This record gives sequence, structure tokens and C-alpha cells, in this order.
Amino acid sequence: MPQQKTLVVVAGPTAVGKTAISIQLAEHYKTSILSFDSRQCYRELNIGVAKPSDTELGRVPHYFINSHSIHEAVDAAVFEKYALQTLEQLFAENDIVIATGGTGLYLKALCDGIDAMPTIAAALREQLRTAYERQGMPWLKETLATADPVYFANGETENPHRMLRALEVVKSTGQSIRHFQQNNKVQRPFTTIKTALQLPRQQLIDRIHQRVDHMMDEGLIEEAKTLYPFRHLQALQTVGYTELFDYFENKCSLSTAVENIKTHTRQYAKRQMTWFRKDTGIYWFENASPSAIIEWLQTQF
RNA sequence: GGUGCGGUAGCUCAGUUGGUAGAGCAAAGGACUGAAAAUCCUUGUGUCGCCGGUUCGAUUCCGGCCCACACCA
Repeated sequence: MPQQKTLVVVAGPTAVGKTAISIQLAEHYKTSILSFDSRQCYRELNIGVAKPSDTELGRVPHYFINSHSIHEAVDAAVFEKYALQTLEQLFAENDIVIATGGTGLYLKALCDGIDAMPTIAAALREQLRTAYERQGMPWLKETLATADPVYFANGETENPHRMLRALEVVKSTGQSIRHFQQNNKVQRPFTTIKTALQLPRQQLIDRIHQRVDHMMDEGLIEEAKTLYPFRHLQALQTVGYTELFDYFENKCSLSTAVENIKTHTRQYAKRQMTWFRKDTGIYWFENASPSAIIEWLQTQF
């Protein structure tokens, strides 16, 4: 057992097998799991986000799973706050807590913190997005270049998400978003040991394809149908749903939609790997059993 | 069997008035501070169906053949 409160992170790409391993680790240490997955926190999303089954959830207490609604605004800062509060409670009872998930930004927010940012009025945000939809990139570039030349000089000038974000900050505070992005690393009241799971490329691809087929057998179409009215929510900008929405709107055949889900999941896994590979604090396990990980953890405590 | 249309990147296709070719998608690599399963950046790839002919030079023009699709018999 560790000398101090320790968060054991199990990261990795989608479909690599994080859920099963994490549950076994949590059972071994008689503790709970904190998820850092940006989609499994929504109780309305189930099959398409590969949420742990009810049986699995019954074996170990899970946090940030089914904790929010798709109608709430969840982001990295909301997650950070939720996670820190949860961990404070859990560490009162346990020396070890398991954190598992695939959202790199959320893991970073949890481990290193995320800078405080000004609150943006919903009306302003809405107004800027509408203006962008109507007038497109030329307008966005022009407006941002004038409003925030600092960001425009060194930020991404082809990325509407980031530009809109920069614009809403400067419009509501008069200061560049760069002024707020200090990148300060914070000290947490617990130790963190980061691991990640990986598989040979082809094996991971096979698992992704099988899992998508399985989701279809489980009734992903029905689930997507009930969520179709909410397709404009951020929570539903999600692989597994957007492709089926296209099918519902006759933009493609069902088999094409399923192929697209597989392709987009592969691309997502690749982006996750890019993110986690960059994190030099991660210890990687390929095809490892829970006992092998537990054995290694003993050497780290 | 006849007629028409086509055969170019992994896929869908554009193009070359004859000087060995390009878009989208896929793929690979990367970025990432309140949308992150989002969003964005970079980069390849080729016997131009096969065999001949004309030509300094053919993926391009000509002939034959093969394959696919459509229509006619």
C-alpha cells in the first residue's frame, strides 16, 4: 500500500480494454473509479459511448459516469471541479483511487489544473456563433484580427472553435485570451501514477470494428433515434450518433453510416494515442493482465 | 452477337490540344486550456486496363484484345 493518497490513472485509446482492467484494479484495492471520459458522464448516452454495463457499475462505485445530463454544459473545467470534490471524499476512505478514461484534456485538467477563465454570457456566445454561421471564416478572421491581434499573431487562424473562443473572451473582458492562459501547473494533495494500455495497431482496429458491430446488435439505432431531437447539443457531437443522424436524414445508407462510425472511431483512437504518447509521465502496458499491472504498481508505491 | 459508355492513387472521380498526372475521401504524422468522441495543421501514394502502331517522345492519337456497365437482338 502506498504511503500517501495515490491516484492510479489508466489511460489509453478507445476500445483498448480500459473498463475491464480498471474494475479489476478497483476490486483488488477495494476502491472506486473516477472516469475521465467526456461522454460517458451523460446518463442519456449508453450504447454508443461504450459505457460500463449495469453489472460492471454494480461491482465498483463509479464517478463521472451517469453524473450529468446532455442538457448541462460539461467541459474540462466542470470536470476538474467535480473530480477534485469527488477525490476529496474518496481519499477520506481510501489510500488508492483508480482514474480511467480517454479524454486527454480532462486528464490534464485533473493532474495539472486548468487556468481560471472569465465567465462568458450565454447571449454573447450565442450571438458570435450565429454571426459565424451566417458570415463564415472571412468574417471571423477579420473580426478576430482586429479584436485580438495577440491571439491572431500566434494562435490557430483556421480553427473556428478556438477562434470563436478567443473572440468571446476578448469581447467580454477586453483582454486577449492569452492573458488568461498562464499554463500554471498546480500541486494536487495526492500522488499520481499514470499508466496507459495499448495494443498492436491491427488488434486495436479489429476490436474497434467488433465493438461497433456489437453496438449495432445492442440497439444503437434505437438509442440514436430517441436522441435525434437533441442532435444539436454539444454532448451529441459524438461518434456513433452523428453518423446515424445522417442516415436518418437520408444522407447515406445504413451500411455507410456504420462504416463511417468505424472510420471515425479509428481516427479518434489515433488522436488519443497522439495525445497520450506526448505525456512522458505515462507508463505503457501492452496486452498486460491486471495482476501484471498490480505487480508493477507495488514497485511504485 | 451488335451499339453506346467507361477502365487514371486504397475508394470516388478530374485531367493531359502528345513532353510520364491531380482533387475529395481514406491512410500516416502532429497540435490541443471551458465544444476535446470536438476542432485544426502537415504529408505520401500511381506499370494512367493489356499488346502493338505512328512519333524524338504516347497515359493522351490509331488498331486489336480483355474487363465492367447500359441498351438492342
